[in-house]
Amino acid sequence: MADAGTRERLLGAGAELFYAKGYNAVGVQEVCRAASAHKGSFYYFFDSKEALMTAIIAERRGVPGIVQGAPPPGVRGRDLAIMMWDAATAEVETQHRLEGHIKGCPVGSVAAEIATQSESIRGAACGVLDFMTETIAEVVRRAIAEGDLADDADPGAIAERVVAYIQGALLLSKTRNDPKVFADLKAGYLQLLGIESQSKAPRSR
Amino acid sequence: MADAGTRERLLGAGAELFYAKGYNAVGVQEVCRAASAHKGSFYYFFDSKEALMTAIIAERRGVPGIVQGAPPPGVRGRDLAIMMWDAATAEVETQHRLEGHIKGCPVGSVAAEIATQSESIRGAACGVLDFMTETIAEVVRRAIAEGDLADDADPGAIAERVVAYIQGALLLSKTRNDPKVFADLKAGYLQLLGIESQSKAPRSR
DNA sequence: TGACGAGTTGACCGACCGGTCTACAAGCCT
DNA sequence: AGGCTTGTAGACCGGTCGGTCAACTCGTCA
Repeated sequence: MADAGTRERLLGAGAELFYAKGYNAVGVQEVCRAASAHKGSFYYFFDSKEALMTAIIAERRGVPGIVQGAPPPGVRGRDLAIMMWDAATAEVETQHRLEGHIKGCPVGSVAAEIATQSESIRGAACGVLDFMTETIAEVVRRAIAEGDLADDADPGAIAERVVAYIQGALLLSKTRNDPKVFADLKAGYLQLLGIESQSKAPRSR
Repeated sequence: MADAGTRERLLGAGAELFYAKGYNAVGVQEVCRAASAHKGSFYYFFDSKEALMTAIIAERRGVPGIVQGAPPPGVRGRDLAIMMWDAATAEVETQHRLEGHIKGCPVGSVAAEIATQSESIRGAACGVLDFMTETIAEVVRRAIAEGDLADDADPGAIAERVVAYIQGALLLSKTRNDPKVFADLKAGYLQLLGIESQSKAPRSR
């Protein structure tokens, strides 16, 4: 990030700071300092602080830990779903160990703070939620095609429930500041997906 | 609230404003104006803005729409659970109709914003989450005793999952600003509770 | 060479931030 | 009456807020 363009440095520094402290708790000055930029440059690239936050969310590629890019081919749908939760668990544990806090979802936390205050940020957050839902729906479709889920399951509806559950689980573990909270919620995730835990249905793999 | 004591007016005005706009977006001055109080009085009753927010959460009785006070006697557990979701749905719809926005959970939204920034507010939010979890666990226990749920179900674990799901569902409907999002997530709530929807299992009632 | 656009620099704006402080008013006890 | 507690009133503090602005540097192209 050191020799990246000023605009990219501002996006990166903003993403980190807003994620760590929230939108209103971080000032434009602070973002500039972290990005080694000056206020004039900030307002050369962005119309406002709100525009920066909107761009950060809109230009986001995936959600760290749970959804990054398209699901890799060659992996069974149900295994992929399990790997996604475990990756998020690892991310939560790492944050807690290194920073002492669990920061939750970078999009969800900001959305909770300002969805009622900024239409443009709220809209950008919706886009990321749509992306998460579609990614999980794709995984569900794969699991149906592979016979791991009943073929009358509704991938869109299931994915929406799962996204809600993930957001809630991240919020709970953030509030309790305990990685164990997130890990213990895995069973509900599998239940919503319709994937039985291995102890109950030890078939496959 | 008009002739309530100053402290109570500050608590009430703070609760409303923080719920509507978030913690950092509301200033002490604004709370005072809304409460018809002066800054001197504010700092006579509260050590800081943070102390006000902590008191607002800690002194909260229940969560509007989903959990208010102990569950009433004489109502079947599974019916109670359904009533709770429907009450929350009604609250979400009312907010959207009257204010144009869905504000989510008053505790969850604040927790998402500042759980990493204030230990005292985070702690108070934990208390409310504990209360929600315990209330739902009680409902689950009642449903087990009434034979609507398998008696090997774990009320505590189920309740924790359900609380996560409720928080996530509120966050999603807030972000999408659409009451239908919340209503459509009911099936996942029933699934996590282990209560089949009526169309699939038309027994009882 | 000189004009031009892209981007940088940092002083500056008024408003507001959370918080402090002194003065004072009213009720109650002795 | 005098003193004490409880609470009110609002000016004031340094600092920061989001945002503006004119001056400047520098590479490019004619």
